[in-house]
Amino acid sequence: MTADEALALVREHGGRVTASRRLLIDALFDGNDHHTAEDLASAVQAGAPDVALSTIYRNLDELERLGVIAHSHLGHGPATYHLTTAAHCHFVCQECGTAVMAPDELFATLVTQASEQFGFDVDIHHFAILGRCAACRRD
Amino acid sequence: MTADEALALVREHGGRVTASRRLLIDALFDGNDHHTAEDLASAVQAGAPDVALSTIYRNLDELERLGVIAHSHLGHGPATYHLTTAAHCHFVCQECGTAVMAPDELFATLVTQASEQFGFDVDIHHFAILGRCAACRRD
DNA sequence: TTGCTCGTTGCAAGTGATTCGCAACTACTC
DNA sequence: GAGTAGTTGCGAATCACTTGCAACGAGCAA
Repeated sequence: MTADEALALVREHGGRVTASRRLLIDALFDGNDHHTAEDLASAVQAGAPDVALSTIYRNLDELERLGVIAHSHLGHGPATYHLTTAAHCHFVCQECGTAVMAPDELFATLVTQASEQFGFDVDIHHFAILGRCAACRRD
Repeated sequence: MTADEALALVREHGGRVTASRRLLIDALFDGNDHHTAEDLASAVQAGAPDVALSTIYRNLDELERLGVIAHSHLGHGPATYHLTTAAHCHFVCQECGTAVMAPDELFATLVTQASEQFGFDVDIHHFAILGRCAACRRD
């Protein structure tokens, strides 16, 4: 999906294309894929200084409802938002805080077994796996 | 571990056995194993109405440092505290919020592969697996 | 039993992340 | 250009904690 397609989707659902929404979507599509609301606010405010944080949150909600983005809770800090097309799970180190991407395949067994044994449909993208990264383990 | 052993451990580390600490430990050992700070505060306050919430948090911190308890973040809400001897992972339903216990074995493959491929030491008890439970999937 | 020391506590204020109410604003449709 | 309804900014509120500080009291020694 591209930024324009996301905007088209917003419009399809009765939403309007406003400056702040366009800037927010641009920020979300900018390459990096772990954005906190605060980061996104800075990016948006670079183009439109008066956009309020509450507008960012409202637009993030809206985009999440439309399925364009999803948010995850990486450890204790603020939530991070990312495009659903770039969804992936994370390993987050509890000591240094770095997030490492984890390939979906790692979770295949877990997903199947959870479904077979508990009827539970795991959403592997909506949370982080905590632990200690290789670097911190060496210390 | 029993409540008395936990108190002994506190004392061994230079800590003191106070009424609020005793009540908190009793509450943690009371059978149920997912307590929020708020729940624990109510339980403690049933025996000593003047105990402040900050005392609860400080004591929870202390007990966590001593390894008696651990806390996890189940989805969006407040953290839940549980005895380390009762540690287990959870499946939390994003629709109805129920937490199902997940046996550690389910994570065996994930833990081994994460360690082999990324040198990442997964702590499976410190977070929840989100998704949809059997009941909500049927609707 | 009393005194002393230092861990602990209650209270109140602070913080970080997010949410809400509301009146003003504006994108889109007609 | 006018009207409708989705959006926005602002400030205040909320939720889950966290912190500063002076008073309190557990445990040890005498």
